[in-house]
Amino acid sequence: MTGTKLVERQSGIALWRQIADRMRLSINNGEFDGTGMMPPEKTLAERFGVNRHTVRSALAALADEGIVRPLQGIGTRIERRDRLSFPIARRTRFSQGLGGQARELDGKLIGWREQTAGQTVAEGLAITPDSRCICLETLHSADGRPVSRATNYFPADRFAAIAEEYRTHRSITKALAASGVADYVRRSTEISAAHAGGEDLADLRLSPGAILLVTIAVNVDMDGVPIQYARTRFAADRVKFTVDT
Amino acid sequence: MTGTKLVERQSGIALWRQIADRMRLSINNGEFDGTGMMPPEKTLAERFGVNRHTVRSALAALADEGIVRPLQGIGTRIERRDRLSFPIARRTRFSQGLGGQARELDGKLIGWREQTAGQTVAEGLAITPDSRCICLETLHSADGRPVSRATNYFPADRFAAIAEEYRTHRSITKALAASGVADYVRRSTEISAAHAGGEDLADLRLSPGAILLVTIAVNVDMDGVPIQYARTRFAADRVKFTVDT
DNA sequence: TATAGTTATCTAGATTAATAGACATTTGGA
DNA sequence: TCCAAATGTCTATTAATCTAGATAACTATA
Repeated sequence: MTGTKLVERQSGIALWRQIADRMRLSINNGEFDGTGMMPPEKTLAERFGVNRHTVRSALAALADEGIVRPLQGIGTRIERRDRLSFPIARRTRFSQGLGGQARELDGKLIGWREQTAGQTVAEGLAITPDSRCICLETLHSADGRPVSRATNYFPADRFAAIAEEYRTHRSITKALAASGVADYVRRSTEISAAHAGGEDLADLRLSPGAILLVTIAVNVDMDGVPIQYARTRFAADRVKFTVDT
Repeated sequence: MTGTKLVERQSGIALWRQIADRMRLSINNGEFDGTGMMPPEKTLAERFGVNRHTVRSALAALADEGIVRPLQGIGTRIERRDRLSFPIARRTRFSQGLGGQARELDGKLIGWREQTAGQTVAEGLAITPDSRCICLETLHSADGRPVSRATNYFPADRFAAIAEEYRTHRSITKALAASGVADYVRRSTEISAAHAGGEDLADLRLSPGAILLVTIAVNVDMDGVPIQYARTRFAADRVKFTVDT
């Protein structure tokens, strides 16, 4: 908080990107809430110790993300500041626990395939590595804005029709219910972070260099049998996790 | 996993840094475990679709972090691949739950001050915003390698000597015990991610652009009274969190 | 010892990022 | 209406990044 070095030169990260990332965080933390406007470009340039053009590049990136909107003659308005809060608990579900935070939640099936489980997934699902499983690639949005992208694995013998169910119901919970799983609980959740890349970048509409929060979760049915292994990538500037113990 | 776009040009992130970040992740995921060596520079350059010099810049950055060591005539050896796993639970403590993962753990007091709580901290500690509290800046290392940096707040009336106790015991748990708190539990943990900057960058010996996992935690004594509000920044490439529910 | 494979170093040029300054355009208010 | 303050656009220059190619130095092995 004190003596904050604002930008690092020759770091391999362009100044405009460092500044854009910092400003996005500031906005999400509500630091400019008084007026709903960004400080003038000239002020920002002085504050970050860079040229005004560099600040403009950063603001252009944020405008591209729809976070700010420049208004000639007036200033730069903040359009959106939000970070959804996801509770992580025994009964974690994507579409719940967001009470009032978003008006609409949606899950979209962007691909699926049947394959052998492989070492890692097999351990999570407590099956043999050569067992067949169904793999669903899903994309989740809040109020039309992509929030996370997940790769879900289900045992093929038990959930042969899971892809079709998900496409219909647009929710894992409902798709599982339609497949005969009335209820389930979260057994374990592992959380890490990484830079976004590849398809995640495009699908989540992130700018390169953005951060992902990655969860690896195992859900079990009420008999304790694993039914779902999921690797979910959240856009870190749009979410936070809360763990109540 | 399929059709992975490897590097993004004109993204504001230098190619060598994107490649360094990807290779660090690969190393930590144990992808080159067979030989303990990186693939030759020529191979990496082809794989990433860049010039060999660009790959060399990335490898130089990793060598600087002590992750790889170039050996002329032989190749580039992987020196270290580790990501500590921190369990997050009701009884979360930094210095425990790492059984066998590191030989030595250490907490260092890098600064402290007395101040008024302020809005956010006051809410966590359930006190009034103008109450006095002690603020400790601490740095935590595993096997001599910095892992996290924390800002800890304690109510001043109850823990006047906490700074001195921490300096002596180098552990929050022991410092609290010396201040009359025999036991305590974690009430809530909030997890988010951000780019590292400022003092965190230097103290955690990170290269700019690195990711932090940020936890905001509240600990309470056995009567349920909040005793500690902590904001901890973990070097994301060195840790992961596990939440068992 | 000879050779193949690897990292180390050097030069040169092209592309991208950042700085500097001037001026145009738009808006709101005195 | 006029002015101050803000964003928009343009040119020019410097610094950082990336590519390209050649060659040296080192290591292990046949």
